[in-house]
Amino acid sequence: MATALRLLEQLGDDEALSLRAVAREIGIAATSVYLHFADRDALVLAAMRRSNADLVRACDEAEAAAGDPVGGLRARVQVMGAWSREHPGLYKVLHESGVNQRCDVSFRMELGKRTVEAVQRCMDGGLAPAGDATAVALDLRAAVHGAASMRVNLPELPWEPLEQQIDRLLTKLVGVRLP
Amino acid sequence: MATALRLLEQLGDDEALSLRAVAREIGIAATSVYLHFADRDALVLAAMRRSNADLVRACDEAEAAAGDPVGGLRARVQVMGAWSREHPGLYKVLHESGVNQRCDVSFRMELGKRTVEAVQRCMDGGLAPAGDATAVALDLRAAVHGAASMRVNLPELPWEPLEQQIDRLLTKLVGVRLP
DNA sequence: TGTACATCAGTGAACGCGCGTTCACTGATGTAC
DNA sequence: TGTACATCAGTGAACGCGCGTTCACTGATGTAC
Repeated sequence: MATALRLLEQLGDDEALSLRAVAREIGIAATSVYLHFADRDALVLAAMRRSNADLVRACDEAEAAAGDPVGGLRARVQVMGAWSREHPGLYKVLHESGVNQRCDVSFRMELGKRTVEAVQRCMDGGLAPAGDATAVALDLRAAVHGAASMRVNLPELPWEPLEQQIDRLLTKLVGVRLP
Repeated sequence: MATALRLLEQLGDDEALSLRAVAREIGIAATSVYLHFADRDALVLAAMRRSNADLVRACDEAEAAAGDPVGGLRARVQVMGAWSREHPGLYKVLHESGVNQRCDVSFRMELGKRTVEAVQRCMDGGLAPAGDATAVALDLRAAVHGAASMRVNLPELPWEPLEQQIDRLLTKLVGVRLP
């Protein structure tokens, strides 16, 4: 499992992960993988679930650690950005891989839901212009994902620091004031 | 070439395109592909260049057809969105495939450059708040790409119409007024 | 006009490779009497 | 305590597959004399 995550991170593409490579890396027979997973897709899906759960937890913790709604939303979104920088391969697998079409990835909706809630809290607290929190959160998610995706896919280009761009997007799209 | 484009569109992943599949589809021997392309990567890269050139031209034409700078910017960005909807597979190959890391894809920067110029024209005409056109265009590109990417990768979700979201992003990120 | 030769797009067999998955198996550990 | 048996994680050989690429070839078309 840990090995699968490491290989997926290196490969950045679920199709490229071979069950045999995982077994080889661990030092067990290829067939032994079947003791724990039904087939290759099950292994990949389990790895994605784990990645996603880790990311969701990291976002929640960061938001909880911040004092106010704006700081919380900002922390949440910045953690997503940082995660994409630290795990570009897993980011690609989670957001861009073909498994999304083939399998049920409904567990991925959790993160989006919590972003809407965080935006709603800012609006409720009068810290952001009232509006459709769902639409605003969607814009924010799209923009942050796009910014992260461009950096992940063309890492050698001289990009502006992601944190800086995310802060600007928070200001423009949500209308919050950052310290 | 046309066949390669069609298969890439279907597959949505450059790694999945096999030279043999292209040949099989056309009805020629696999080895005949080598008469036109040095190897598999050359074929994929040629297809990407063609796709990108088509997209750039479509954007330019749409911008030219609009009368004013704001309409031009909007047309340009909306064409990008429409293209991602019409060619989701090619969109993925162009923006998210592993070729971006392995090969020179500098031809892709053209589109970004022209977006900056379109934003600059809006600012110069007093139709958008003056500012750093490069940063504004980057935000816009990131947001539009993110919005398109989410739809391409999770097509079965009940998304808001892309045109609508793009218009909102134009308003919020560039500060233009749409009719 | 006829003949010999050059060119060159396209072919089919063959190579070695890594893959997912199956199958009957081994061999250590636990358990019932 | 000793013996027979059950359990079960893990194994290694084998299957058929599609792949990229190589190689010597074919056979039609063009060209020089």
